[in-house]
Amino acid sequence: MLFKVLVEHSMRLRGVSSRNGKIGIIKEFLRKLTAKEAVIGVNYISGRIRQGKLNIAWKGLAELSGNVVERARSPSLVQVDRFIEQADAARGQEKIKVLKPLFAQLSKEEREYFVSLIIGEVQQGAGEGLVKMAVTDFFGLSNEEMERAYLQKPDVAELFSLLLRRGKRAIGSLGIRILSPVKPMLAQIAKSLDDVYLENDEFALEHKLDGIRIQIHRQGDVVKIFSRHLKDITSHFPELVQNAKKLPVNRFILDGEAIGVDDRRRPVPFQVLARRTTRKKDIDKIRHQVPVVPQYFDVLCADDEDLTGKAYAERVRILHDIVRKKTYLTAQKKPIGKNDAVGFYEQSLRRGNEGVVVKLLESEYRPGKRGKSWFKIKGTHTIDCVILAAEWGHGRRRGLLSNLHLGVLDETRTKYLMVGKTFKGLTDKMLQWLTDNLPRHKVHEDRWTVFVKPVIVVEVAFNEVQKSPKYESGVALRFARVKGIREDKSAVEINTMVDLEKMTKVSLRG
DNA sequence: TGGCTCTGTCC
DNA sequence: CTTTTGT
DNA sequence: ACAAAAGGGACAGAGCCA
Repeated sequence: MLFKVLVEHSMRLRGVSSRNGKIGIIKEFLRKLTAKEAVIGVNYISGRIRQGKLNIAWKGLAELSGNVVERARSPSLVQVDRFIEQADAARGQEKIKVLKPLFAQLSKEEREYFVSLIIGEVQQGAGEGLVKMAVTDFFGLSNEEMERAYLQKPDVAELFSLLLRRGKRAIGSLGIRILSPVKPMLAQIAKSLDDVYLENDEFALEHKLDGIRIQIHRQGDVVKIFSRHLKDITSHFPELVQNAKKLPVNRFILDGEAIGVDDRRRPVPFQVLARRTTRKKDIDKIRHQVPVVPQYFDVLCADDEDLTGKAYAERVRILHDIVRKKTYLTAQKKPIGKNDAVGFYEQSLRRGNEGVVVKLLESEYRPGKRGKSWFKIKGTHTIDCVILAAEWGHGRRRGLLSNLHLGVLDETRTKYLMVGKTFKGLTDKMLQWLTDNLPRHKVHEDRWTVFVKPVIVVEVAFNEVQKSPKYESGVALRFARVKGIREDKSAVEINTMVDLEKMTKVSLRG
């Protein structure tokens, strides 16, 4: 297949809004793929490359896009893949050099598509999710069959290739397997405990810890740890590997959270733990500076038995049999009445955790699903901020002022200090209002940003304050989102750094 | 060597 | 990670 | 219910340059 055929299908996807329409287009595309192109093509139509990330993105590719078009003659998918393969192997500027001859062959549309593919921002209203549905449909599989196959091989491109070569029977025997990562189950957001209480009776609560999701596999002496996005992070956490090897069961898959702890075993801020997320050098040093402890909360597999179909309550019993040590288990409780539940939630927050997760006792483990059996409830703060600037949006927000720079008053109430940005929580209507009204207060602007006099007030929710190395205030709001535009409030009435310090009980500044 | 920019990976 | 929008 | 697309923050590592 020629690269331009792929680009044509992507354009068509962009032009269709219905999901069934998109699936139809993807199926047409799949039909045109040869066995050799299968993995490459399915990755591309999902908006990804099989090599993952190249360490070049929009900045690095920008200079290539500027090049003069010579003679566009669309390369094949396999040829494109070979260029990417070379770029992946190269270092530094060499990566760009390697791609130059490819760019010389590409038309304008193909270049733009290629860039979006490399940086992972193909915007066609279809991603791996829809491609998965299309593949299911293409081979006449039931959803169950696909889900079971996806359990063992959470990679649609690989599955498509397998099905193309060997047919349906190739996935018949697939299922959960130790040392092969499984998409972790996710929790749905709930506003409060009341929401959950209205609908469900039979559940337990767990402390929600602010750490890194870990899935630990053990097969005898071999231990592997996978992240939420199924990256192999085994080498980052040697203490967790050791811990897993000491457990009295030889073969298992455990689900949990790795948390950083201080010398009194209290959780450290996520920011501190983050030092270990991509750390490669001096692991021996960092593991003592920021020690990590596992907090397991589920088991997917024990002694080669797949437990995902068993009830949560039963799985937890099995988990507690494997991990005897209480300090390595996530605090859990079956509340007796609502007051009890609220007490547990507040206790969790007092201990420096994010909140609680509510889990239905009878629920199965549904890999990769954000189902209606796990609900997370996180502690939230709300303040009033002033808008200091707004950046022009992209994609469906093109032409609208979108990303807001937020400020609060300093302790003397004379100066506004920036504490972060947000684009979340804004409805189309609010975006339009901001675009209509903010420019009236413009002080100056550049290509991306309109800076305004601090007059428009917004109510902002956030979960935590972080120490910021880049903002003058020394502080950044974590997960900031707009709750509403406060046309009734003036900029002198907004919150201050002191308010922030009080409500989060974190000492800001130094 | 130290500082800068860019990138990827956690949340 | 959170939120809105659309099917 | 599900998928996609709007983009936020901190960190470490890779490269580059003075």
